[in-house]
Amino acid sequence: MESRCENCIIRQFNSLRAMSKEELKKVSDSKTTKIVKKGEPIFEEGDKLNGVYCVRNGVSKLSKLSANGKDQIVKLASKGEVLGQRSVISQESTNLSAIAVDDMEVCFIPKESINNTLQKNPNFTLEVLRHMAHDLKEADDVIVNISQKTVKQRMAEAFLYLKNNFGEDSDGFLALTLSREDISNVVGTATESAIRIISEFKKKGLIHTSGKKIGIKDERKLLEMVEGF
Amino acid sequence: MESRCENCIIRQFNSLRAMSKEELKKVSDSKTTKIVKKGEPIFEEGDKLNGVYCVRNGVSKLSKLSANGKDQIVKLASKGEVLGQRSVISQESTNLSAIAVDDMEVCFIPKESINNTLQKNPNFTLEVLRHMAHDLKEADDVIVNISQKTVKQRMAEAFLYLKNNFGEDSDGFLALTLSREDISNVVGTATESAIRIISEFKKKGLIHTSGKKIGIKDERKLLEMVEGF
DNA sequence: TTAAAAATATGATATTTATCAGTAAATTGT
DNA sequence: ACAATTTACTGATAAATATCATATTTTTAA
Repeated sequence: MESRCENCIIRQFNSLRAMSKEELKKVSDSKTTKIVKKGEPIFEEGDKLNGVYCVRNGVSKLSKLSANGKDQIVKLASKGEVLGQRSVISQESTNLSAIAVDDMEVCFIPKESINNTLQKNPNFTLEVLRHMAHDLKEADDVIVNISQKTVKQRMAEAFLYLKNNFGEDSDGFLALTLSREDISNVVGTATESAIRIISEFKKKGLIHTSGKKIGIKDERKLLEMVEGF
Repeated sequence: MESRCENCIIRQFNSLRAMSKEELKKVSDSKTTKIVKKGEPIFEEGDKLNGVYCVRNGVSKLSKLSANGKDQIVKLASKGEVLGQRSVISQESTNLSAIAVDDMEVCFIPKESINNTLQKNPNFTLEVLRHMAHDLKEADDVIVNISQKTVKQRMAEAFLYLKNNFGEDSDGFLALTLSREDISNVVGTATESAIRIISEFKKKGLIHTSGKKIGIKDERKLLEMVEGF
C-alpha cells in the first residue's frame, strides 16, 4: 500500500503543509513514489520538468555543469525539500541537475496539481514564496562566501554546514558522507586542493577522518577560521 | 502634484501589474516618493524594512559586506525593480544593502499594502513568486560563474552584462558607468586586478575607455573569452 | 582656483590555487 | 577473491590572483 500525502509527516517541512485537505487528496492521487539509487539523477540540467519531487529520504545534490566541465553544487537537499519548484513555477527548463548522493525515496507530483493550487490557494503560494525567499537569501550568502573567502575558509565552512544540517553519526563522523570530489564541488575548488586542505586540517587537529568519512574535532577553531582569524 | 501608481508605467515591469485597481489605489495613497543621491543608501544590511522600494529612475547596487571588509555586489537593480521584497516577505531584516549608483527616484510602499495584497490576491503572489524564481535562477548562475570562471572571464562577462542590461550612450560607451571598485565588487576580485584587466582588454582592442567610461569594441571576442576560448 | 582627497594606474612581489604526474588505497563487478 | 576501475592522496610546478608600494590623474570641497 502506498502511503497518502495526507498522512505524510515530511509535508510539515515544506510548502505542502499549506494545502487544503481536498488539494492534498488530489496531489496524493496523482503522485508517484520513486526510488533513486545513489549516483542516479532525479532530473538533469535542461530537462523540462512535468512536476516537482518531494524528498522523503536521502540527500540530493543540486548542481550545474560549467563550461570547463566541472560541476558546481549549489545546494544539498534532504528530507522535506521540494525539488524542481522553480522550474515549474517559471515554466522554464531546469537550470540544475539533481543527483542522489544517498539512496533516495522521492514523490513525484505532477505540475498540474501544483499550478492549480498556486492559482487558487494564496496561502500555499505565499508559503512557496517564503521558501523561495529563503533560498534566495542563502544563494546570496553563497555568492559572497565564494567570492570573498579563501578556499580554506570555505572548506571549514562546508564542514560546519554539513554538521549543522545533516548531523553526526554515533562515532562522531558527519552523517552525510560526500566524496572528495563532491566536497570540492560544493566549495568550488579543484579536487586536489580540497584533499590537500583535508590533510592539513587533519594535521592541525581540526578534523579526523576514516576512509572518506570526516569528523569534526575542533569546531571552535573551524569557526574562527571561517571568520578569518 | 505627485503621480499616481495607477498611471505609472514602471509598474508594467514588475509584480505590481498584477494588482487590482483598488489595491493600486491603496498603494498609491500610502506610498511616498524619495530622491536618493548617488552614493547614498536606500537601506543597509541588517535594517528592518517597513516596506519595499520601487525604482522609478537610476540604478542601485545590492551588496553585502564580507568579513574582510570588501563589498560583494549581488545585483544591479534599475527602473521597475522592487527592492526589499524578500526581506518583507520573510519578515527578516534585510541581508543586503541598497546603494544608489546614480541619482535615483524611488517609491516607498509600506509593507502593509504588500502583505495585504499577498494574502488576498493569488495572482499578485504568483507574480511575485515568478520574479523571485527568476532572481534565484540568476543567483545560481552567478554562483557557478564566480566559482568556475577566471577573473578575466568574469570581467568580460560583466561588460557584456552591462551592455545588455543598461545599454550604451551615443558615444558607444556603456550607459551605466561604474567605478573600478564597483566593477571589482561585481566581479568579485581585487580592485587592482580589475584595473589591470581593463588595461589588458584595452591593449587587446576588446574595449576602449575615456576616464571611467568603458566602451565595448569587440563583442565577439569578449563572448569567446567568456565561453573559454 | 587650488589644495586635499579620492580614484586610477602600474610594477614588484607574495600568496593562493590549479594543473600535471604519479602512487596508494578503496570499491566494484564477476 | 581478485583484477579492474575508481577514488584518494602527495609532490612538483605553473598559473592566477592578491597585496603592497608608489605614481599619476581625476574629483571634491573650501
